Amino acid sequence: MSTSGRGLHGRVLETLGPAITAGDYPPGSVLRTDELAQRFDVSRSVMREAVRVLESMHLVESRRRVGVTVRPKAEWNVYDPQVIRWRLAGSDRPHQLRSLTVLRSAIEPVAAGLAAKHATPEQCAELTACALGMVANSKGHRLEGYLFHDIAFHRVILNASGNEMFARLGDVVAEVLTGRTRHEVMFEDPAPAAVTLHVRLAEAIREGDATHAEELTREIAEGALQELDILAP
Amino acid sequence: MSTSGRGLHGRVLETLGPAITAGDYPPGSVLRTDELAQRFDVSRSVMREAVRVLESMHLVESRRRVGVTVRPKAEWNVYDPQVIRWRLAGSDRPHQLRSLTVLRSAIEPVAAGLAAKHATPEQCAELTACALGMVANSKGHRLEGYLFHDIAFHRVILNASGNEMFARLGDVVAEVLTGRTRHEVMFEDPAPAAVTLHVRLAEAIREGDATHAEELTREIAEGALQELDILAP
DNA sequence: TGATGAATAAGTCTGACTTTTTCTTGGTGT
DNA sequence: ACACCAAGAAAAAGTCAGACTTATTCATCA
Repeated sequence: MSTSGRGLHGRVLETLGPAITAGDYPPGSVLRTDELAQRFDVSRSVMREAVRVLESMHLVESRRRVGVTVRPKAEWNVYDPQVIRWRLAGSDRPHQLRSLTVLRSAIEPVAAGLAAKHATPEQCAELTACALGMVANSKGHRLEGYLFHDIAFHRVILNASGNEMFARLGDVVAEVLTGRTRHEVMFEDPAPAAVTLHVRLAEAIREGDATHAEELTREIAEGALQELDILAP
Repeated sequence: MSTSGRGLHGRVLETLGPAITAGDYPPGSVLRTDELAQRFDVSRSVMREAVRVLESMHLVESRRRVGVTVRPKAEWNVYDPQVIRWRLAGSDRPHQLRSLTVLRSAIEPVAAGLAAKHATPEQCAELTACALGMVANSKGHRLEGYLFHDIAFHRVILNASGNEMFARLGDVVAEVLTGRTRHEVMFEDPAPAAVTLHVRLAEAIREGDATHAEELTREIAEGALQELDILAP
């Protein structure tokens, strides 16, 4: 579950964060700490802590005698998992999903190529198990089971790449896949072609074939992008 | 300069953040807010705000009756620009620089391909101007001038990609390029081949040739990676 | 073994005070 | 009458200290 909700300041963030990322307060809007503290019925110290967190995400800027001003979207720390969750929960979810999928299409092929070189036998085994799980859940509306193995599959590859920047995108990929399955229109079983590609990708990595792994991942990413175009052209 | 230093809590972060990211406190280490407040000679409220920021970066976790525990590196928000700066300033700078360069090698080719499709005439003009500036500063130890145009060049491409996730990596690229020029061994003029590639890349984007732009960027990235291998094989 | 209670450190609240920045006001000079 | 600058007032964040609350852990005892 989300890291928030722990402590009063976390509960404030749970409503203030989504409100800001949703654009309820246009850039340049000025909030006052005291007023916010009253509105959320918390002490100033708690509200100050919440503001500090928002500030560290570059969502707002706190200046003396002025107040807490909302920063333009272009300055937000959009890689912050918390910010990503807030935005995915908001109204520009489709736009956000597209941005993230494009990001995936850039990262994952390279990560898969590296994984083919660096994956340990254990990681290869887990990858094959995940692919097997995807196959087993690919028919008969077993979307939850499919999703579970799909997430695990991509996470193993990102971790096996040996690059910590790639590895930390595992959560993002999980959010994207979950969002696609649960919130978007996805009543049908996954495309058989996608399932096959995952199986073949697991093979390629196990065999250490980097260029093939990269190519297969590009095809998977291409499919994900086309899926978005079908939903919102 | 950095966004920190504003306020007492910022000054605390300026020394506590680098200390944690440098690994001075191994994962699982327990800090106590009161003790830290004493050590930094600030009030508890200020220290609490600092801890909240560290917590939002997933560097630490604060739990009742236990204290503030340092999280394992694998959980840090490594995309937070502040965390990136702290780590680049620390001792694992080479490792960090390599991770980020690999990230660049994945992102920038795709970004360049998108830029070829979406760049506005103004962006194309600026890109050409940047390439020109690079050429003009490519000989005679004018490294600062070269760096300036190099950063601007890559930033324009990332912005022109039209993807906000890519666009926000402009600062990261700037840090990497700055680090390479200033802190690594780089007394010589840039490789002529690299300069030529940038000029051709600007042309390709202006002409809307996505696949060519992507290919040229891959070559540039390849050069950057080889440069790292030469420095630390 | 499992429940009870004490110890502990974070969490919360309040109120007073300080500091920085901005706006206003008033005076000066042309 | 107008531009301009300096002094002061006002506003909001920033800081601090102290008292109190609460959840969690650990030790003790039935």
